[in-house]
Amino acid sequence: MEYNFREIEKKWRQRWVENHTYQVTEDENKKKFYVLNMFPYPSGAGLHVGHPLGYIASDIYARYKRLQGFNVLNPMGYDAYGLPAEQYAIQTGQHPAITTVNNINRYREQLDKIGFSFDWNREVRTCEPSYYHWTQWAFQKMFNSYYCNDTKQARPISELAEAFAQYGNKGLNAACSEEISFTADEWNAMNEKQQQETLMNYRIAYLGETMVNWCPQLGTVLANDEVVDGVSERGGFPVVQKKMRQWCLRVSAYAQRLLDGLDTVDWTDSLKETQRNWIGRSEGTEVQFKVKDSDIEFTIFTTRADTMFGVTFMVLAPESELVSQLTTEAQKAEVEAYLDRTKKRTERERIADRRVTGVFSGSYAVNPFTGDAVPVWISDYVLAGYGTGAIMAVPAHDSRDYAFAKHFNLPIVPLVEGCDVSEESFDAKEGIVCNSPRTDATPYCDLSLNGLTIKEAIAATKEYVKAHHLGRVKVNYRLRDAIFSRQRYWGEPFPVYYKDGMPYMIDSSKLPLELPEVDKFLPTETGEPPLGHATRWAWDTEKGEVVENTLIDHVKVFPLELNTMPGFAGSSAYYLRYMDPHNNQALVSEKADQYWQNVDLYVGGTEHATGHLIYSRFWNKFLYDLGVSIKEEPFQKLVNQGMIQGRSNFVYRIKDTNTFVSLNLKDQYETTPLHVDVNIVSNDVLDVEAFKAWRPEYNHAEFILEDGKYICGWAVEKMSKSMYNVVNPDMIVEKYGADTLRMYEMFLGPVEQSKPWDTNGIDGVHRFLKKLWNLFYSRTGEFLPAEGEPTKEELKAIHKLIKKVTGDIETFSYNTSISAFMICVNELTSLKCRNREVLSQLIVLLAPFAPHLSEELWEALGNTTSVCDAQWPVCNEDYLKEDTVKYTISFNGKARFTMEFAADADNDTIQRTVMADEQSQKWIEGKTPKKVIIVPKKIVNIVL
RNA sequence: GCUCGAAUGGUGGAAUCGGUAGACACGAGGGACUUAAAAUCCCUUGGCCAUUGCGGCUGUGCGGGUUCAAGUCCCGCUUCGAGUACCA
Repeated sequence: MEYNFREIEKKWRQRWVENHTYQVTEDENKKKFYVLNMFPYPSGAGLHVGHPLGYIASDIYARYKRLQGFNVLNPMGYDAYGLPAEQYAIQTGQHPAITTVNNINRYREQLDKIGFSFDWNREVRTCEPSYYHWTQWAFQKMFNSYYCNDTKQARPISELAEAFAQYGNKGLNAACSEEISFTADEWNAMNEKQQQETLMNYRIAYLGETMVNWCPQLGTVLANDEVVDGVSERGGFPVVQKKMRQWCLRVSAYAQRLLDGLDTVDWTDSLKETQRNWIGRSEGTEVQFKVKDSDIEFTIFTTRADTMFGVTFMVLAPESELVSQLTTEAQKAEVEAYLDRTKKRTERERIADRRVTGVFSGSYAVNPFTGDAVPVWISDYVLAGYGTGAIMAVPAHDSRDYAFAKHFNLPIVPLVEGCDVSEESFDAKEGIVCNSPRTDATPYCDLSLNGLTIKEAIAATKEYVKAHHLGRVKVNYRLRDAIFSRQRYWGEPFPVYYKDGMPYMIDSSKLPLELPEVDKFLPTETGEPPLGHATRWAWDTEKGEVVENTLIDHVKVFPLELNTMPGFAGSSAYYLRYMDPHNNQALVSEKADQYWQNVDLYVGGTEHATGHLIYSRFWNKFLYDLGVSIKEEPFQKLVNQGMIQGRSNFVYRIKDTNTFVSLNLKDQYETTPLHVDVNIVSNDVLDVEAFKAWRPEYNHAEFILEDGKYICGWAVEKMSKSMYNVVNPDMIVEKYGADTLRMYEMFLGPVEQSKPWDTNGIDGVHRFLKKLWNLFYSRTGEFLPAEGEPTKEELKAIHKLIKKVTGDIETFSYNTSISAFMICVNELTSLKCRNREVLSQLIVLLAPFAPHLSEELWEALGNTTSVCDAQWPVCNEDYLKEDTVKYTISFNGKARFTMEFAADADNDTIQRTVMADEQSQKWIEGKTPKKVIIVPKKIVNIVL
């Protein structure tokens, strides 16, 4: 009887639905295990074979854990808000909700064919009001919180307002946008708007005037991780810097906790490293500089406090507020011209063109260590957003300052013994400090760093700065606050209305605030976001509902926020929602949260390292502070699946003809390579008839063959329609079955590794499943397994497999377990194994990899329950014991022959036997061995 | 530039603590069965030499080193990939 995968898979897909096989509920008697994939954005193109890779890997793990007796949560859902659906809506007028649902349905259809153990009862879609209710809720909580640096957690903003009324903000240690100070009297004298403005400085979700990445073509702002090389990640449009009032999330307040948390999770070192770099902690010193002949003081940040004596000029960022204060009358025209020029440059131009530019402000700053007055310059190599937006320049020991000094002919003072700064700066942090102060200078302060190492000098300077109140020790982070407004339609609306120019939250009991209908998805004529087209987008505070815009009276009815939230809003806490997806009272119930805790295994691509994986860790930490999430880190173990690239095929057309020449003959002609659809090529051999039918212009094509075949060339490229290298999982399932697809995707190589899709080897895996089938059914359809005692060889074969597969699944080495299956099935076939017990165990081991086939054979073996509820077998090492062991006998490290010994032979016996052996004597040639090394069960090495 | 990772047959890839390479699969070549094809099964398959001597030499990007023993550890390079990019 043939292995009829089509019938088998169809049958079990139905059974699983009928029996609710994959539905999971909290069960206090079982240990939980939470497996999660990064949920997909349902794009219009559907799934290609690369997408399911991570899903298959995690599904195997989920099924394995279930067989081990765990209560496994393995959910799936859709990140349904996103730019492509909106762009499509703008072009076609089709509502994004409709395209999104169509795409989701197509995804679901494709996913269902692959045999995943997802609990679809728990599906979430970020664009549904019942889901984004909790996105809006979390945002309101962030608005109503501030971050306390003393307790290192988020706290209610109401506490802050109370404290201000009593004490002002003296002694307050809270994360803020701007350091300000006021007394209780000053606070109490403020009107409501002023108080609100002040509180905004501390809120975790705040409205801030910030430089944003503005993308004119997309008509929206973008987060830092959405900008790549100065162009937008989606679409590749130029991005410029623009100052705008935007919603922001105070992610920077959590920088240290985000950093510390990395030590508690089981992620790859490279991913942790990427996040550490992105957070960018740097310990340094802030030092105050006085402006000469003025009361103005300003602060700079440096990590090289040891170089205080080598400062020869100062530099301000063009956007710094100090620029206008420090520019003198004489320099005004020149400075303004420079600011004009830099403003016009986009980020991309600044990156591309690294020429040194700058302008002198006219002012001088006094070095508090030398008393020297040094010129203050303005240049765009200093960033406004990092540190204080002003630096002290030490050209001898910083390459950027060096280039600037050389260009404008400013002095360079070396501070490290023996360093040569005639050609380039000496940036290394190693050496002995000199010239600090210079021996010929009149001492200005009582600090001397001469003779210290750089490390010692930094520490000494820090102490001095602290003791003399010249500044303070400071830790800076590169991580910026996340900009949370998007000028788009297809996103979560903010539950916010505006009164007197200040934002207010709508009552949380009225959530969700649903996305209104609009007739156009483009920005309005006046440049407002698409929600500006909505005619029913005002908030009646009395009724607590959305009303017509015409009713706005700024007394009871107010306009609603026109921006929407960015993509990462909905994806930041979805793993919590899966725990309790139908709850309309809370994001997640305490009970469900207590049970599922956090994600034990998270699978997804590295491309989210600095986006989603930072934001959702932040979001979760905030919810942890509120007591909503009980674990501080959301994803305990993380596995990054590699990308699947395309493997394109080429045909070679002889120039100016309609004749195509096979790969190895093409050099005899002048040819043009052309992409050919990989679906009409098999093992690089072109299906000539299919090719003729592919395109009308090839109907009468001629071919020059080799060995009667047309061989195509190939190359690894991105999988895309234009390269004709997209392989659709549906087609593979149709031709070979889902079980073959699942096993083949895993057999391709390590899950973490990127690799091109290559259908060439799939026959081998399919053949394996057929061989396995033949262990159960004879050609004539007779069912072979029978009762009886397993033989020693059979037990050894199966227990070897149990050991290997169990170990491999734990380390995600699925490719080697599949090899082990192949070996085992070959062994059992040649042993003519018919033992029911052995074959049952084989089926359970196979169940995570090939669920449909396993179910079918499990049922055939007489079981009435699903194989999913079977028990994972345990290896009995006794069966693996060998009677004899083959040792390799080596001389001076060179292997020469093998000898067999009893498994329990001791080293003495082995050594004596080897020495007495005739073959050994031939190699020893009468010499006396210096040493004999015996590696247990492997090698005897004789050193001559 | 900086950080991290990788490099093994014609191809994808094995080799867990340093233990004597190339598992498994594809492809290729040869053979069996068949009128023929498909399917299936068997043999060969890193390179070089010997192959009517059952063997020898060489071999994991390059150059050194440590070790009885190195794909694996150390030092110095080359190439490729990923992340980041004026972060003071």
